[in-house]
Amino acid sequence: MAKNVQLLKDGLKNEGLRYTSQRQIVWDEICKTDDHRDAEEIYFKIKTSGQKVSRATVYRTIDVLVKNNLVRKLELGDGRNRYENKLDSSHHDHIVCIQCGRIDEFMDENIEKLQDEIAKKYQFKIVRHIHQLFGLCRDCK
Amino acid sequence: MAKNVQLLKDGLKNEGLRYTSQRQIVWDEICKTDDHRDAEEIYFKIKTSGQKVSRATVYRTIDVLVKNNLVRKLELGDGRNRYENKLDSSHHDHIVCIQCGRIDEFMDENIEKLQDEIAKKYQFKIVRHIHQLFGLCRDCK
DNA sequence: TTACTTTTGAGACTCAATCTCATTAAAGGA
DNA sequence: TCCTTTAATGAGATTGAGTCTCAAAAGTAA
Repeated sequence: MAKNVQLLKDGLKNEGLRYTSQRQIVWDEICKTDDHRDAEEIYFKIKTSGQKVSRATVYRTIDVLVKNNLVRKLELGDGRNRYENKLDSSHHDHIVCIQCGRIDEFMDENIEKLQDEIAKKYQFKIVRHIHQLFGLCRDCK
Repeated sequence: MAKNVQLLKDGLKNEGLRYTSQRQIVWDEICKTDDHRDAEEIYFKIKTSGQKVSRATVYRTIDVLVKNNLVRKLELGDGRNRYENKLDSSHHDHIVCIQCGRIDEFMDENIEKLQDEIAKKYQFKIVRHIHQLFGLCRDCK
């Protein structure tokens, strides 16, 4: 856990931002699980644990963490962004069950390469991508 | 244009829904361009053309068209859904410029195949997917 | 410790989208 | 054509995720 404190402090310092207890609390909460949670879930988890961080600060801190590459933002297109910590996870995309909400992670080196080729063909400089498969998982189909 | 009337009537009939002038107006507007527009743009375009369709009906009609496979919903993760008609377009995904908003379309048979393999591996039955590349287009980089 | 600047919290606000419910209008008989 | 039934519409209220405001609180550097 000391590792997480240092990661956060370094990330903030790089951006010229201050280290605060609220930012630590939000970062700790996000590190606690490998789930894909939305901002409200994270906010309420902190709130019910008795710690005091305002909703605005939770949202603002998540943005800071995303910009500093400590957290990844997941846009599933349902109006709520999800977040996952990038503690020890390599790049991956998501396969989502539309019935039960289960989210698995996948990674395919070949798809990544093909994407690069497409970018070249269209003369785009890619900075990020979204690749999500939606369907029924083994338990729901 | 008569073709579009019939497409709409058939689609509605299949679902046991009624054919109305408002639904025709919305469908016509979406067919007018191959842009990727949001619901508000479509609503205002209809409004300023002097035709009377309420916002609620525009949103409701777009949903009907999406469900009946006449229109495709595009979720770019910025809080506004975009829509494009599926009049004569085959399947494709999107490559989006984060600077100027330009949206190009791409299609790669190999990526589609790899997706199918991933679905098999994770035992998912895929019903749809989102694949979007975000970056800077040739004019913005 | 001071002086300066950033961060925080509470609640107002935004904006896309949805909902409510009284009114209007299709569609299928008779 | 005229009913009758049921779905669709419109106006405006509501929702919900997320953002903004601004006074107060708390880092930071000297």
